[in-house]
Amino acid sequence: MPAKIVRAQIPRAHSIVTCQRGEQIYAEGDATDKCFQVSAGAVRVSRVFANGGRQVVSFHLAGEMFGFEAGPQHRFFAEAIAETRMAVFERGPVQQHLPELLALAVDGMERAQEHLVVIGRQSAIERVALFLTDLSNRLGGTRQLTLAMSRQDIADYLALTIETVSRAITELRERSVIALRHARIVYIMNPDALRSLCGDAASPSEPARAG
Amino acid sequence: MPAKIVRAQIPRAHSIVTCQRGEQIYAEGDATDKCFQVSAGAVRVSRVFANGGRQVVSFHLAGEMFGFEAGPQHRFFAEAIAETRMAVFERGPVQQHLPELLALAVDGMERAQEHLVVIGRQSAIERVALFLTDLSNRLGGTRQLTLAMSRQDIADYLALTIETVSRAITELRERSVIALRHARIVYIMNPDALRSLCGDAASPSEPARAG
DNA sequence: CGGATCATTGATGCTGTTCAACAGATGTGG
DNA sequence: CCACATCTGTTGAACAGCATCAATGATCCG
Repeated sequence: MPAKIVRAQIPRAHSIVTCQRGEQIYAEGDATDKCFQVSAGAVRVSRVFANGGRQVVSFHLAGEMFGFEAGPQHRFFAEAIAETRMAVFERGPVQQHLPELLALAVDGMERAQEHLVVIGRQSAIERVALFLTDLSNRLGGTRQLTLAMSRQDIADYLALTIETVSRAITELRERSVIALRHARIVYIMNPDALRSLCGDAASPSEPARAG
Repeated sequence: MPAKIVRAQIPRAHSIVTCQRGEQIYAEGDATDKCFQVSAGAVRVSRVFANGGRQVVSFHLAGEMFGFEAGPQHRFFAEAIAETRMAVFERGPVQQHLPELLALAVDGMERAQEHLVVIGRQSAIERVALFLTDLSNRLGGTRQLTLAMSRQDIADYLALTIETVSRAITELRERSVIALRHARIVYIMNPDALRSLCGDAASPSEPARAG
């Protein structure tokens, strides 16, 4: 998974907003008139199905942009999964910054394609190992991760069930690859072992990006 | 799945090339100095793993563009799966057409995200039904589909095995939803039934786009 | 402390994979 | 034109991994 998520500096942030944990940022069908940059907290972008199921398409952490879509209406939901502060960019002014928009779209495409490969071809434990590795990279390479998201969020992101995620984490713990100070605080004891558990799909083209 | 695949007319096609069935168009690691528009035939974009596994990210039919990627090197393989004629666009000149590139990137992102949802949340028969529906739409809504791709290609696209794809097709046939004149020639006998088999993930936000 | 939410663990079953054999189509040479 | 080889697709049986159902444990917050 690419650690890079576009952090382009688009000028003219119109405002800064703060969302509480669980608060909706936009809904499916809402106008795509803004995009956002997280300054603190974390955001979940997902689709919800009639039967209650959910597919999380992406998480966005501090520094990362999201909310850019092609059509006039959003095709996904975005919610804060922790108390989150964001810069808001109005679409009108932003459209004069085509190169930045292009970078955003391309990054979104690449991440979706990598995620596709993971969900299509990796086992449960590989997905979880990859998830933790990616998160560690995006947090700047820390070995201690504080998960902003619940097990249910992780499950919906990795296309698994909450129980399977839990069992995978337990197995990583039993193998001493990670340790849990808390259900939401993961310490990566053996980064090499974790990486080797990620399997083939971990960006074979990329030379083990340092994070 | 969105039927729309960008067919933007970018001027200055530098050349027209023809590829034989099975011929490689670009490889992982190749320079991303061109992009392509299929004029006849079909193209498969995929990633190949060390263990021989493969994930097909997209197919591209007549009129559709592909090959646009962010970095300097391709992250996937592109191959012709039938005799294919394509217009080639050099990257340099094309970069003056930012709006068109943006449309390409956004379309790629959306398709990858929709594909993600399908692979993450749909059963085998739902995936196959959706695949056939999407293909029919992209071919202009024909009820008779000539599949350019093999069962293996379909399996790698839908993240299933060839056997499971075969069984799903057999079941659709036994339910009289489709008929096979030939393994590669599918006739959609009951489009409504086929659509209803696609399940939730079939673009809930889109009002059943006609194709 | 007590209730609610979140996470872990266990037992069982289903879906899709794997391994294996067969069938149909395509192509080649005698 | 038919025998033979090859490639592609279908079908069957057994298995594995993950989901499901159910219960227990941990954490948070009043």
